[in-house]
Formats: sequence, structure tokens, C-alpha cells
Amino acid sequence: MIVMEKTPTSPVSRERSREIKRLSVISAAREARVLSRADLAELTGLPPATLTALVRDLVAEGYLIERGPGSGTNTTGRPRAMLEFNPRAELVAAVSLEPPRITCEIADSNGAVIAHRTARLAGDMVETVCQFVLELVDDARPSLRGVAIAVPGVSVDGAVRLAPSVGLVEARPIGQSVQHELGVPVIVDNDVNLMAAGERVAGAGKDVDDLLLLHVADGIGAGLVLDGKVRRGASGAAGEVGFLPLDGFTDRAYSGVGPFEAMWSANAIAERVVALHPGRRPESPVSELVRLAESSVAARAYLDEVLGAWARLIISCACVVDPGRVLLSGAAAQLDDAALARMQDLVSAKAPAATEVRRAVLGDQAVLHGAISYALSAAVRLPSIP
Amino acid sequence: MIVMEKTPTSPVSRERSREIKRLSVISAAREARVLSRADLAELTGLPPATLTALVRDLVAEGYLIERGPGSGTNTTGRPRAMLEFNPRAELVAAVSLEPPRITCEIADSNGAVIAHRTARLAGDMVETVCQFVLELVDDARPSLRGVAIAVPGVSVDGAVRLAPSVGLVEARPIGQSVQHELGVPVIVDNDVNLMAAGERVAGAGKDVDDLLLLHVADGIGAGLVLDGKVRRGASGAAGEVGFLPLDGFTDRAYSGVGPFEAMWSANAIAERVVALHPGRRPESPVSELVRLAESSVAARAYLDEVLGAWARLIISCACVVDPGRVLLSGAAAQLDDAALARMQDLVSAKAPAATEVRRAVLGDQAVLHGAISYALSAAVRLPSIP
DNA sequence: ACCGTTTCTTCCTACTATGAAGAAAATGCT
DNA sequence: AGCATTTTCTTCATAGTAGGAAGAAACGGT
Repeated sequence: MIVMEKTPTSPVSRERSREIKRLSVISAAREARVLSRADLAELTGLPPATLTALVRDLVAEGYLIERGPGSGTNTTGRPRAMLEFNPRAELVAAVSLEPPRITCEIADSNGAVIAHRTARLAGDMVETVCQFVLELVDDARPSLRGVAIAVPGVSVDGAVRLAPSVGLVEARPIGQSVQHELGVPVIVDNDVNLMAAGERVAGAGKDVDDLLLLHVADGIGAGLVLDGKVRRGASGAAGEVGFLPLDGFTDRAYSGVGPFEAMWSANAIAERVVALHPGRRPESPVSELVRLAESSVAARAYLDEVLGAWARLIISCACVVDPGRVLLSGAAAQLDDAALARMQDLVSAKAPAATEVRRAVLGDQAVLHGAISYALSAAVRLPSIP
Repeated sequence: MIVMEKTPTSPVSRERSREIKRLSVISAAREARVLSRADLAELTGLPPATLTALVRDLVAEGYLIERGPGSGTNTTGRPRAMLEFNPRAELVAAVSLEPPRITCEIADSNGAVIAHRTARLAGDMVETVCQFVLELVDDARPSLRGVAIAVPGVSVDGAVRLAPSVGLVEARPIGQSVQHELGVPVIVDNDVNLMAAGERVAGAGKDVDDLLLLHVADGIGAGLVLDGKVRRGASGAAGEVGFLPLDGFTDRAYSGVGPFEAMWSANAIAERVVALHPGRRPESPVSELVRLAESSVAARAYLDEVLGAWARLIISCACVVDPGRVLLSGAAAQLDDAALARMQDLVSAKAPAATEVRRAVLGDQAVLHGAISYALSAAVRLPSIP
């Protein structure tokens, strides 16, 4: 009747107290960037005596850098000795798997990329990822805090499952293998989830705890951040909004492609744009459609259809999770200001709660920032208390 | 650049360590019901020496009861002295506001109701709630851990907003007022959210961390539990699935009633049932429809329409949040086994991930169990560590 | 040059986390 | 019946520490 998993250690052990204090200080410093010991005392609640020793250790380890007296607001009293958080003390590897390509970037916890490499995927995936990370990290390996691997399609428990448009086949859990090889936490997730996480920590969602990122590309997917946490779903399929049954009774669904995305993805839009304006298939189909709509009644009508469809998707999501803010990414971010305003109006008319629609702002950097937030969360996670 | 809210206390203070130890033991005991000190050592990680003193305190306070030697599995050695968790040490008040009625129940943390009262709402709501709670708790007031207030419609930050079908008007935050009067934590939430929480802790969702409860009554609403936590939404409007735009271009929406629920709520179904089989309006319209479908082709066709619509709603929710399990409540729970199986088939055919459809099992008790879980969570919450 | 103020460091001690030792309570064996 | 062994629970002892107090440092103002 009492089932034991991992035997817990004492929640008030000395080791744990030490970790909690370190985490408090590191988190406060990472967020403030530059601050004094007095600031740390206020932010963490730790007494000055405790902080003296702790800061000494963190300076020795390279997390904090003494920066000399600061321009404090006090007119009297001993000037504060300012400390600067060293983002280079925490490196993160962000790996993107987009068969046939693999991209690897090493960044510090500020998001500054210090090394990167792109190559064709060949041979064993786990070996390739480990090799790239180790080569790029070079002699900064002790500062590597974690690895985040972005994949198209749904990941479940670290196993990569079929992504419809790229033919990635299910492999043994690569996250666990890489973690075993590199000895740091490794997180594998859908690239749209990583984008959502990235916009949350460093982009258009920095000031909210809840958002939905709508990504329109070959498929249509959404990343959800709810209460500050990415929502993956019971089977890892949260955000599969391409499968929403919004257009009544269409039976165009085929394996791996949802009915909604079959009609409203960037691919589908590109086909219509070519039909409306014969010529080469546009690289940016939504930009092209917006351009055509300026002078073509048919294009304008089609743009209205697209906006209506995407609005219904957003309203559906608003009804279910009430994210408060929706970020448009990929082809959806190509809408101009007028179209974006139209979209906002359509959503506001029917959504049951205030739902703000904006463009995502990080673009290609979103996955990287998402990877950083994932890796740092995994690196310093304390076991939870019931 | 450094913004201070409430000055934090030390995360490793002696007071906090004491609270953490108490919480660990109380939580483990509440879950196990009967266990020994050795069990507590294994479950919490606290050393035996620590537990001796702590258990003595909790026995003195009435949380634990000494139960004498247990029938242990050991063949030798000192027998375990079993302890029993005392649910009466933790009382919870669950208040239901359904204008013009108010219902109040006092229950222990097992869900056993020890007192209840229903009356017409008259006079000041805060005074009425406080009066009922105090009268029912009587001299067990020291054991009152919290109050949960269930309201129809969306609650936001403790303020009750308009519930479409019952005309409840926005009031000043009643949760804060009641909390101030009673001196215990008070949570106010939508009754469907409380149902979902209740099924999660004590009903059809006990074995999962994620579920969606679909409640069909005068309106249609959903309660979401994601990663063990109720999802309320940025504006408190998560689960407003009655507003889903699933039936194309209907313009039947009017103030406060969503387009989907206008067509597929229990009210709408009752109207059609009367049209199909003239007579008195049925008390249980879905049961009646299922019965009529046995012998009427028209009724059977309409039942198929209802199942199809509800399935599209469930598929929409599965696409967005991937709950893994959907519980049917209210009128939706009136479906018979055959209809439930049809519903499951429809959902399985189109949902992007495995989505199990079941009936909720707690019925009227769901809100109570939800209230218990809310109140206990609020009563023993520790401030989080960054 | 001195005083007052604020920040940071050192000192000190009451408290405590927990290992070790001891006591209690059983079963099994002879 | 008595003893050995085992397991559980209690008591004891101590190394470590959380944090208050005292002291030192570093300014600005007079």
C-alpha cells in the first residue's frame, strides 16, 4: 500500500540548504545582472553574514565578478561594492535537428552565441550531437550547464516521433543517450515549444506568464506557455492545432497532416497565391498575398479568408486555455500592420476573454532562447517538496 | 532597476525548515492514511530522530493518532507502531453560490461531510457565508483549514463575474472579505473548475495529472487540470468552450451565451427533444434523447448530431492542450454506454493524440472534493523558491 | 578632521540535523 | 524458557550553521 520510488533525502538537509542558498543568489544575480550584497540580502532574504561567504564562493567559481564601487542612490554610508553576474559561467548548447541538417550553437545564459556549426546529418545522431557539442564547447566544458535539442514534430519522453513534413523516424530516446555521454541535463522538445519558451523569457512574452505562439510553416503548430511553464500535453501533443476541426466536414485529412493545416498552412497559401498570380512559387507566401491584396480583389478576398481561419483557430485556443496573448510566428508573422489589426479585431469580436495578438519578435533566435531557458531550468532544478 | 515587492525571508530559516518538515509528514500521512514512523522516514527522507519529536507534536495536535502495533511484513524485529492520519484535524468549508440558493458543507479532508445547510440567499453575501460557516463548524473552528466558494460563471481574482444563466452580478471580491472575517484562506472559483479538481483528487482522474471535465448544463463549460493544477486562464476564462466557433458561421451568439452552447447545451437539446416528441419538457433531456433514439429514426439522427458536435469540441480541446482524458459531467454524463462508445470512436478517429472519454463519477460530490483539495492546498502552501 | 551613515566582514552562540548508541519489542531457534 | 537476532523507536551527543551583534571600512557633509 506504500509504494516507494526513489528514496527521498531529507528536505531540510544541510546539502539541500546549501543548494537553496546558491540557487537563490544565482537566480537573483542572473536576473539583476549587476547588484550589491545589500541588494542580494533584500532580494533573497539571506542575512549579510551568510551572503559574505556565499558571494566569496561564487566569485571564486566565476559566477560573479567584483566590479568595484557602484553609483548608489545613497548620499552617505559605505558605497556598495557592485557585483556583476557572469553569463559565461553558464553555457548552454542548443541543437536543432532539421533533417537532413543539424545545427548546434553554444550560448551563454544571456543568449550570446559563442560558437556555432551547421552540417548535414550523417551517421549516428547521438554521436553527432555529442561530437558537435564537445567540439564547440572546447575547453569551456566545465561551464556547460545543459543541452536542449529542438526537433520538428512531437517529442515524447525524449523520443522523437514522426514529424509529418520531414520524415524523421522514431529513434531510441536521444535525450537520455546524450545526457549519459555528456553528463549534463539534456532536454528534447518540439521546436515550436522551444520558440514559445524563448519568446516568454526574452521576447514578446517577457511580461506575461501565459502565452500561445502560433507557428505557420509547412504545418501549423502552437507552443503554449501556461503559468510560466511550457505545456507539452499528456502524450506530448499539445499545440497540434493543425488538427482543429474548424472547417466543418472537410475530409482532406491524410496521414500526419491535420485538416486545418491542410487548408491554411504556408504551403496551402503558396498554392493559392500561385493560382491567383501565376508565376514562381513565392518564398514568403503570406507577404506576397498581402502585397497582391493591395491591388487584386480576389487576393483581398482570399486574405480575408486566411485571416478568418486563423482567427477561428486563435479563438478556439482562447476558449480552451485563455492565454491572454497570442504571438504570431513563421509565415503568420509576415502579416503587415493592417492585416494584424484586422486579425486582432476578428479575435476580439468572438473570444470570450481579452486576447492580444502580436507578432513574435525573436525570429530565428527564439529557439535558442527557449533552449537556454530549458537548459538552465533543468540544470538547477531542486526536487520539489510535496 | 531592482524592484522589490514583499521582502523575502530567508529560504533556509529555522521557521521555514520547521514548516517544511511538518508539511512533509502531514502530506505523507494524509495520503497513506495509516503508516509507521519507519514508513514516514522512507517517504519523507527525514531521519528517525527527527520524526520522533515531530510525530509527538502532531499526535498532541490531533493530526495523528497512535494505533498500536501493526501487522507488518517483517518476521522479526520490533513491530511498527502504526499511526493513523486524522482527517478531522483538517476541516474545510465548501460553499456553493447558486442564486437564489446558497449551500454550505463542512467536510473533513477525507470528504466526509460533518455538517451542511442550504438556504435562500438574502442580505449581504459575505455576512451570510461567514455566518453559515461559523454555525456549521461550531466548536471545531480551530480545525478549519480553509474555505472554498464555488460560483457559476467566471471568477477573476476572487471577484464573481457575470454567469450567463443565473444573473449573478459582479460584487466586490468576496474571497478577500470572507478571508478577513474568518482568518483562514478562502478560494473562489468557477464550479466547473472545482468539479475538475474534485474528480482529479477523488474521482475518475485520480490516476492522472491531466484531464478535462466537460460539463453540459444550461451552458457548456470545461474544467482543466494540467500537470495537477487547475487551469484558470489569464483572465479566468479558460474552459469557456461554449464559445468555440465549431459550427461555422452561425450568428446565434447573444450576450453571454456562446455560439456552440447555444446549439448544444442541455437547454437546446431539451427544446429539440420536445420538438421530436411533443410533451412535457424532460428533466434529463439527454437520457430522454437516448431513450427516444431506440425507436425513432429522427431521434437517432439527432443524437448522432449531438455526439458529433460534442466530439468536435473534445477534439478541439485535445488539439490545444492534449489532456489525455476527458470526463463527461452534467447532462453529458447521461449518455448510455453505447453512446459513450460512439463518442469515444468519434474522438479517437480525429484527435491527434490518445484521448480517453469517460463519465465523471463523483456527481454532486465533485465540487465538494474540489473544494477540499483547493482549501488544503491554500492552507499549507509554502512560498515558492525561485 | 571628525561625525554620521551605510555596507560589508568577523565573531559568537543558540539551535538543529542527524549519526550513533541504547532501549524496546517482537520472532525464531534450541 | 531462554537466548540470539532483527527491526523499530528513543535518547544522546556533536559538528555544523543561521543569523544577530559587534566591528571595520568607506564614503559624504560639515
